[in-house]
Amino acid sequence: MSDAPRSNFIREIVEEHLRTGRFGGKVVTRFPPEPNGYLHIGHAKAICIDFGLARDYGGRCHLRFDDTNPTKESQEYVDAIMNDVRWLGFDWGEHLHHASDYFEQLYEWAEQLIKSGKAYVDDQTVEEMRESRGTLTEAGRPSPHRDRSVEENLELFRRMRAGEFPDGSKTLRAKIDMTSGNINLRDPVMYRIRKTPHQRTGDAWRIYPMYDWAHGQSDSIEGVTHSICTLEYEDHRPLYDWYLDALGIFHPQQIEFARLNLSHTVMSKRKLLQLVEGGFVSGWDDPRMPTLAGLRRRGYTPESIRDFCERIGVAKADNVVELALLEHCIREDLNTRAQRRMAVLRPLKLVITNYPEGKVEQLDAVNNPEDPSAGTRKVPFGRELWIEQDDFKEVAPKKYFRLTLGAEVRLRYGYIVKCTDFSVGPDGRVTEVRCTYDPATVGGDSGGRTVKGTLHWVSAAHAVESEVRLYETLFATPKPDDEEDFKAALNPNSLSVLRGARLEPSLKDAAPGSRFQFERNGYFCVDPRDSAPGRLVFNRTVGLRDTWAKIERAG
RNA sequence: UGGGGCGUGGCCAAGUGGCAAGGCGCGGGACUUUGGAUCCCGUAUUCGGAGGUUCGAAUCCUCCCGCCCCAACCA
Repeated sequence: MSDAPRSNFIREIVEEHLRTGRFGGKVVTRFPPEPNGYLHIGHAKAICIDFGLARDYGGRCHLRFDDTNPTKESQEYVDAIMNDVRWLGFDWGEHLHHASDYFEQLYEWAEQLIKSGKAYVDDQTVEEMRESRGTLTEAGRPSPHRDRSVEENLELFRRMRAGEFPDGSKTLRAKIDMTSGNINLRDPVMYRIRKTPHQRTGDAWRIYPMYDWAHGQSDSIEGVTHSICTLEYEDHRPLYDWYLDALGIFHPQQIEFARLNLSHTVMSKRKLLQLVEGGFVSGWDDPRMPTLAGLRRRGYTPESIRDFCERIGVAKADNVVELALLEHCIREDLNTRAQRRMAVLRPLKLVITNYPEGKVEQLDAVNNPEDPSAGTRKVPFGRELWIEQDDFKEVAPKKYFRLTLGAEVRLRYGYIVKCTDFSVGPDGRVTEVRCTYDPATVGGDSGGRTVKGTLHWVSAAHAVESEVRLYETLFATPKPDDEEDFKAALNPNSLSVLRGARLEPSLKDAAPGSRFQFERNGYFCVDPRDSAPGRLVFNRTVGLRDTWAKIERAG
């Protein structure tokens, strides 16, 4: 794993502030999710930046829910988000906040702006407002209600709060500049009427603040010094600054960075929601999803995700990080931590014809060659074994080191066997392979000869059956966002379910969520949702690097 | 054609006037009872392009090209 956090342009800005004393030497950040969906790995990048800044500069980071739109938000999402942030390894301490905590203060400040002539109540419909806002190249025109008196605005705004007007009939707008090239400054809406109960404030409010009006002021109230957000908010910074200046309150610094895009997946909550609601995946925690819940269920560790976030860097250029980097991070982490086991995914019977019937040996197997302290375990060996279908071929391709008629291979921790015969079923598929073993080669010792292939195996008499789920990328193309309809790029082979896998008996009571390396097959995790005692289900987190596959592909 | 950003190898990304870090990937080799891991070696005469300033430019200036974001009572 990488060492100390690398510097980046945000850290340079913070360090400069620390040097000049801009915020009195303090660093306060916040992670501000809207509870309208699950967190994904793009959020993990933001979380690592926000909490990492606080950690490394002796500050603190708040978790603040941006809950200003009750029509899209829910408690389920709030709970999931808190769970995911904690799982990733971060702690907001006492600082769990909600924009809704500040609704009353925000309301008071809105009246203050009305009184100073900087906000007014507008009666225009959505369509009228859109029409008068102008376009990218044409200036907007003032609303006919832009010059109402302070008294009238105040009275109307109080009646909006009191619920006297129907949804959508009025808004409170900041009076800024309808001709600005920055459309955010063309009298942005501050409040809209929504007679929708809020998950935290119930029916206390009929008007709800817009993001721009709530966000900066919430930062200010909390004493946030550095408000880190993504690039699309760059145009909002002048408005962020305008509100704070108009109110004359503590003024944090907003800094924007480029959001993470990952190849072969989508990252927008809108699209992820479509996948969930359309039944294209089994839920927000489907192991194919880029959500933290999905990655966790897939077997990813929080450490590997943090390492990934560290390696991708922080900059302002649009980017699409290759999935291969994420996979590298989890392999590297699990290589040193996951215990090794033998599991045969697609079983083929192997019979050792000169091995005594009924004999069982308990062989010693190393739990983790990367970690001697992980010790060893016993694995039963017998006359009939399961091996991988791919490990036998009637006609061996070039450089194929596995079993074929007359060839010798080593059975991991066992003996060297030589293929003498095999049977083929009516469909032409190999149904059984027969070998003889050399009793002098216990423990896999090659006894001086050159044996290039080593196969994993499971004793047929002791095998535990399991379901194993293998995954490919959710999308068949690297950039599904570039597609007309991103769903058309979905990979039909993203999930394969193998029902007859055979595991070595030590796996029988594997705990939900526990991770192993199935030798030569990859890293696997006991599915925390679908696995049950007596009915094991494993998810493949990621395969091992496979140089044989490359050789095959090259032909 | 308004405003705001961004362009360094296949993908990220350092670099802040002194002669192109690093990671992933890819290719080759060593080693190996996981075709895993580990270890070596290689992989941008060039920084979107063209001019200019300078002894010297990815870094400064000018012009041009390309890409992204903004016209929700979403965040």
